Amino acid sequence: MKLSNLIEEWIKEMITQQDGEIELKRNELAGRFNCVPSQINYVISTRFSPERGYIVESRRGGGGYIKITRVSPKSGNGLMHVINMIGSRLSYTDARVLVQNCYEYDLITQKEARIMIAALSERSIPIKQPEQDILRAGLLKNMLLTLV
Amino acid sequence: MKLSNLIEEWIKEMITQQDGEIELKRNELAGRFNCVPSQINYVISTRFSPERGYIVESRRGGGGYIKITRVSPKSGNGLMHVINMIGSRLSYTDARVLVQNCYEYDLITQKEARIMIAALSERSIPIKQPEQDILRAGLLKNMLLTLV
DNA sequence: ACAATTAAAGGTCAAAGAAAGTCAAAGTCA
DNA sequence: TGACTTTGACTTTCTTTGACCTTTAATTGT
Repeated sequence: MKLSNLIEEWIKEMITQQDGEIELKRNELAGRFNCVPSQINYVISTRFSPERGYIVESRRGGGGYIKITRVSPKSGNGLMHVINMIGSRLSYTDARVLVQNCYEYDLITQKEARIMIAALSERSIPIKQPEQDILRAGLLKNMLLTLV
Repeated sequence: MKLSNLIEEWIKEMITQQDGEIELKRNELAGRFNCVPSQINYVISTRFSPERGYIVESRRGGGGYIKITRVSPKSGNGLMHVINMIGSRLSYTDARVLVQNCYEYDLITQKEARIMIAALSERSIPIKQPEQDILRAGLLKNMLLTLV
C-alpha cells in the first residue's frame, strides 16, 4: 500500500550511509521487499529521476547492477540552472522536488520554499490539464527569476 | 442531523489532540461516519479553507491521504487579517498593494514580497477574466498562509 | 582460442487495483 | 425561495503486478 515509499526510504538511507551512491541488485532488492522486480524500476523512475538530483546507471546480464548516485548542482548561478531546466510544462510533484532541492542546496530560504510550493500546489492552480502544468512552469520561472 | 458538523468537529478534535495536524484516509473516514467519500471533500472545502487557517494537502492513488494542518489557533498574526480581507477575486493592482503593505508593516521580507508579486503578475497567470482574479485571490491566500 | 549457445541479469509496457477529486442533481431546512 | 447539505456517477492520479523483451556474462563444443 505504500511499498514504493518504503523502498524509496531504504534506498535513500543507504545512499546517505554510503557517501552519496549505492549499487544494488534489482532481483535481490525485490526479494527483500517481497515484490516483483519491475517495482524497483517504478520506484527508480518516479523517485530517483534526474530532476530529483540523481543519476542512475545500470547493466544487464550476469553480474548486472543498478547504480544510483546523488548529484549536487554546480555552484555558479544555481538558480539560473534550475530555471533553465524547467520546460514548458511542470507537474506539482516535479515542482516540489525542484524547490525542495533549491532549499537543500541553500539557494533559497525555507520560508521562500514554502511560499513557492504553496503557489505551485494543485489547490492554488485549480484548472484543467495541460493548462495547469503550463501555468505552473511559468509561475516557478517567474518566482525564481526575482531571486537571481 | 448536520453530519458535516459532526465530521468537522471530529477532525478539529483530532487536530487539537495531534499538535496541529492530522493525516486521514478519505474512505476510512467516510466509513466511520457512514457517508459517501465525497462528503469529506465537502467538509474540507467548507470548513478547512485558508480563510479559516488551514492548509490542506493530499495525494491520490494507492497509499493516498489527506493532510490538514492548522496554521493559526485564532486569527492572530496580522497576516491572517490580510488573508481575510482578500475576497474571492483579486486584481493584480490590488494584490501588489496588499503585498507591499505586508512588507511595509514588516510582516514579510522584501524577497518574499518580490516572489509573491512575481507569482501574482498577469504574466504568471495568463488566463482570462474572471478566472484570473479568482486564481490570484487563492494564490495569495495560500502563499500568505505559509507564513502565518 | 573462439564462435555459438545458454543463463542471468535488467527493461518495458499495459492492465488491474487503490485512492482521492469533481460536479451537478436531489434533498433539507429556516 | 435560497442557502446549505447529501449523494453518487464519473474522472484523475498513483501503485502494483506480470507477461514478454533486450543485453551481457559465462559456458560449451570443436
